[in-house]
Amino acid sequence: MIVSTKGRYALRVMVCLAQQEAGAYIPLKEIAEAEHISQKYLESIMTTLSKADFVDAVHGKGGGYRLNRNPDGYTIGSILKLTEGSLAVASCSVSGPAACSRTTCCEAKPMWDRLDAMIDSFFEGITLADLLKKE
Amino acid sequence: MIVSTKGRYALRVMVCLAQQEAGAYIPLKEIAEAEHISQKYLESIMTTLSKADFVDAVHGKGGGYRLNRNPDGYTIGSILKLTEGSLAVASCSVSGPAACSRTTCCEAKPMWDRLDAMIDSFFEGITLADLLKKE
DNA sequence: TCTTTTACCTATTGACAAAGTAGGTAATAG
DNA sequence: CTATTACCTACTTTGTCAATAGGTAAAAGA
Repeated sequence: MIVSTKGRYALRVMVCLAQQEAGAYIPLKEIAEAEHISQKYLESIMTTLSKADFVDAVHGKGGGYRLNRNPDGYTIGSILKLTEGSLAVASCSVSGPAACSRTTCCEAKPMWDRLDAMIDSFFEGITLADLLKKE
Repeated sequence: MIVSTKGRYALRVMVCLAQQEAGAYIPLKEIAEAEHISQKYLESIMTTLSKADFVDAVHGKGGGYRLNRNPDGYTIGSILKLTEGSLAVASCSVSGPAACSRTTCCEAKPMWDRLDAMIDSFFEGITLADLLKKE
């Protein structure tokens, strides 16, 4: 499983926002109910999206969240990378403490790298607008 | 992360066996040491490979494991599917209890399906022999 | 100014699977 | 008969994901 609930929720929320009246702010509560997502859990996701400037957020009555670009301004890759952290297929590809110790001599490494590149360009080649089109 | 330690270990073991003298039986202990994998953990993986008839296993002195086909007779996909169970990218694609409840109305479902198909054909298009070639 | 509505922040919990461990039994060769 | 090997069942540890709990800060409206 490369994409967890968090990433999939984020994607659904972005789709949901894209389907709203342009410019309108939608409160979190409303999104959570429409998408059947735990309100509290969704909070953390929305905060992530907001901090990365994927959405505008305003406090108080009449506030909520809204997209701040056209749907074709968001690639699926950008949304998933933000919420998932990484889309690496195998830890072989990761750097840092979780990195595999055998990267230099591993016969499979080039394969993992090729697949990672393939998946990346797959997700970067699709925008939110594309998702809305296909029913 | 789509591929866990188990699947990656299995792959490394298969590569390791492919590099041995043809027909020779290699004891688990030897494989574990060469690959720096926990002996006990590797046991469960080898049993899986053996039951699925990916390798021959003989008990007793002089026994161990060996491949029972040429390296080009194993696709990477077959090895990973065996040890990982599934290579689904998102639980959206899975059936059974873990299945997503919104498959029928989810805007992203076609995307997940396309990616799953892409990954599947990627792994099915590579054999163990291919991994040995590229250094 | 006060109250309501909203986003935002800092923990903590619970569930689950993955990774690894432990200690046995059965088969085979010498 | 013994050493060596695969095979089996169960347990423990670990870590992350998903969700929960209980607050604070900002904005709007009465």
